[in-house]
Amino acid sequence: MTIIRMEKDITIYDIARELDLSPTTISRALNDHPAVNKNTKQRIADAAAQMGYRSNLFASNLRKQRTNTIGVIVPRLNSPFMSSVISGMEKMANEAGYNLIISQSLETLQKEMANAKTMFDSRVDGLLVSLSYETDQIEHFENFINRGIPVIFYDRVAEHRDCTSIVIDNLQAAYKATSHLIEQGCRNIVHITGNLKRNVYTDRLKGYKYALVDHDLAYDDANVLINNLSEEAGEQAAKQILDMKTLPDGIFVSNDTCAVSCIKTLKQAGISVPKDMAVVGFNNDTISRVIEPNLTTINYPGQEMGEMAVRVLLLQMNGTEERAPSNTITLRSELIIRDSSLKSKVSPKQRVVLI
Amino acid sequence: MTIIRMEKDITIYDIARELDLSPTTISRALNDHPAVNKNTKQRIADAAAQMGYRSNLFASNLRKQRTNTIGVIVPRLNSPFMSSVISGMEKMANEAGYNLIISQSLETLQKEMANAKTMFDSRVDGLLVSLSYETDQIEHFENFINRGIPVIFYDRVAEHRDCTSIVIDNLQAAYKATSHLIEQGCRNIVHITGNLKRNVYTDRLKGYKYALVDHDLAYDDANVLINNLSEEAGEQAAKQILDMKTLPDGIFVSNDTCAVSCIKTLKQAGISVPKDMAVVGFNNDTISRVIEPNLTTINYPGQEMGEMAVRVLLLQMNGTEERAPSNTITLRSELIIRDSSLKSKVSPKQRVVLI
DNA sequence: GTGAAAGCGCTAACAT
DNA sequence: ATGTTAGCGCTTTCAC
Repeated sequence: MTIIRMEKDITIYDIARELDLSPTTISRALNDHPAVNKNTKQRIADAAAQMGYRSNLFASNLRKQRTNTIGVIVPRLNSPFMSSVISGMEKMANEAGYNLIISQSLETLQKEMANAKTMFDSRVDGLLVSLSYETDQIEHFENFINRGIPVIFYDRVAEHRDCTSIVIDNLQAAYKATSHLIEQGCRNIVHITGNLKRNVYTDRLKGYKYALVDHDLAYDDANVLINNLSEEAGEQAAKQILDMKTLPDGIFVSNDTCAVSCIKTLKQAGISVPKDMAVVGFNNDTISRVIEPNLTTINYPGQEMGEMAVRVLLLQMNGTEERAPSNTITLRSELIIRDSSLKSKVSPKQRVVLI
Repeated sequence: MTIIRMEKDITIYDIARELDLSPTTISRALNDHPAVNKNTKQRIADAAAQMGYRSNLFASNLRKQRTNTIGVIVPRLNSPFMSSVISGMEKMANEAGYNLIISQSLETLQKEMANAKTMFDSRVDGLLVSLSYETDQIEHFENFINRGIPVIFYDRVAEHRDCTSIVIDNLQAAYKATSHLIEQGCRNIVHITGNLKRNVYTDRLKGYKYALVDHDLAYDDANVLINNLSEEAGEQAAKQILDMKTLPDGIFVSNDTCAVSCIKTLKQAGISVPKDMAVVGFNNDTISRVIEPNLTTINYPGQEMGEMAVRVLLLQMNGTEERAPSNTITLRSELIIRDSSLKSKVSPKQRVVLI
C-alpha cells in the first residue's frame, strides 16, 4: 500500500514561528494593515511566498462573519442575454475580490426556493435574482432581508420595499417598438410575449397596448399570444397567426429567439417579411443580425445590467446601514431598426431610437 | 438614530441548550449520524426547523477541511457553447450538493493564473478548466495537483499525467467535415481556425490536412487562415478570401460565429453559397439554423460535456486515492449536413454523420 | 446513545 | 509597532 505524501498547509502560525513574530502581526501584515512596519511587512510577505502560504478563507470568513461571496439565481444560464449578464457580473465581482455562486431555477418556483436556501446556507453576502416564470411569491427571500443581506432583482423583478430593482424601461421599449410598426403602416399588430406574472412581459404588453390606443387603433386580446418564447413556441405562434381569419400586418415579439423562428416559419408559408408582415423582436441577440431580413429589435444591454447589479450590490453591502434611496434603476435601451420592419425607406441616422 | 434589529444566527449550542443536550449530539443528529436515537433526532430536527437554524458551512468547512465547492475556469462566459457547458455543470453539481465558483480568463494567461490562485485560496475541492488562447504553460495548476485536488480539462485541454481531459474527437470531426466538402466536389478548400496553441484548433487543422491528403488534394499553408474566430474575424477572413488569386470552392471554419459572418460577407460580395463556395462551421450554435443557407456544422454537445466533467470530477474527489485510469474521455459528436455545403442532392437520412 | 474537550485558522479587543 | 487572549461554529476523538 502506498501513502501519497501530501504537502501540508502553511498557516500564519508557521510563519510566525519562522520569523519569531506573533500570529497577529502576520495576519495584519498579510492584510496590509497600516500599523505594521514596512520592513516587517516585506519580510512577512517574502516568507509567506517562500513557504507557499495561502490564506484560509474559511477561517477568515468564520471569524469575520462574511464570505466575500455573491449569490446569483438565474432562470436559465444558456441564453445569450443571460450569459452576457453573468459575464458582466463576473467581471465586476472579480475586480472587487468577490466570488460568484450561480444557480439556475430552470423556470420553476420550487428550484428557485431550493436555490435560495442553498445561497442562504452558503451565507452569501448579497443576492442577485432574476425570477422564474412561475414565481408568484417572494417569501423565500425574506430570510435574507431580515438579516440585512441585500437582495437585488434584475430583469425579471419583483416589488419589494427593501430591494433595489434593475431594469430597462420595458413599457417604453414596447411602446416605441409598436409605434414604429404603426408608423411603418401596420394597422393590425399581433403581440407575442411570455408569462404575465413577470414584469417584463406585463410591461411590454402595456407598452404595446398604449401605443395602439395612442394611435387610435383598437386593442384586442385575441391579438396577444402568450407562450414561453422558445424556438418551438415561435413556430407554433406563426402557425396560429396563419390560421387567423384576418392576417395581421405586423408582429411584435418579446424575444429574438421566438421572433426569428416565427419569421422562418412565416417565410416557409410564403409570407413576405416585412412586406406582408413586419416583425420586431427584443434583446438584440446575435441571431437578429443573421436572419433575413435582419430583425428590428430592442437592444438590451445584458453585460451592463450585470455590471450594474454587482456595483449596486457592493454599495449596499459595504455602504452605510441605510437602504439605498432609489429603489429602481433603469438602464438605457434602444430600438434598433433593421429590415424586418421597414416598409418604407428610413435614413441610416434614424435607425436607432433611444429609450 | 435607529438601530436596525437583526436576527441573530442560531447555532447548535442554542439548540443544545434548548433541548438540554450536548452540541455533539445536535451535530450528529443534523448530520444523520447512525448512533443517535431516532426520537432524539426527530426532536432535534423539529427544534432546528422551529428555531430557524442554518448550519454554518464555514465552521464546518474549516473543521472538515473541504468545501463542497467546484471551481470552473472558462475563457469566456458569453458564448453559446460555453453557456451550455456551464449549464450542464451547474445542473450536475447542484444535484450532488456542490456549489460552483466560476471565473473567466478572458483569453489571457495572466487572468487565468489569477483565477487559479483565487480558486486555490478558496480551497475548491476540484477544478474544471478550459484553457485561454494564450496559455502556453500550465504550472499554475501544479498547486492543486500537488495537494491531491483533482483538475480536469475540458474542450481546450492540456496534456498532464495526472489530469483527465474531456474532449470530442476534433481531428475526426474536421476530417469528416473536410471530406464532406470534397465529396461535394470542392477541390480548393480554405480552413479558418483559431490559435494553434490549443488542441482543438491543431487537431482540426490536422483533420483538415489528412482529409485533403487522403483524397489526393494538395495541402497549402496559404489556405489556412488563423484568427480569433470572432464575428469581425469572419468578415476579415472573407475579405482575405475574396482577395485570393484563385478563389476557393469550399471553406471549413472552426466555429459557427465566424462561419456565419464569413458567409454574410461573401454573400454581400456576390458569392453564392454553396454554389460558388460551400461552407462548413463548427459547434451547431443556434445561428447555424438561422443563416441562409442553413449552415452545415459539427454538433458539439456542450451541455453533456459540462455534465460529464462534473461527473468525472465527483468520482475523483470522492473515490479512492487512485487516479482515474482513463486519461481522456471523448464524447460523441456529429456532422450535421445542411444547405450551406450541399452542391448535390442528399437524402435526409444521410444528413447526419456520427463522429 | 450521549457528552467533554480540543482544535480547525483566523481576526479583533485590548493591552503594552 | 507588536503581542495576548479569546472566540467564530463546527466536528471529532476519546471517554462513559
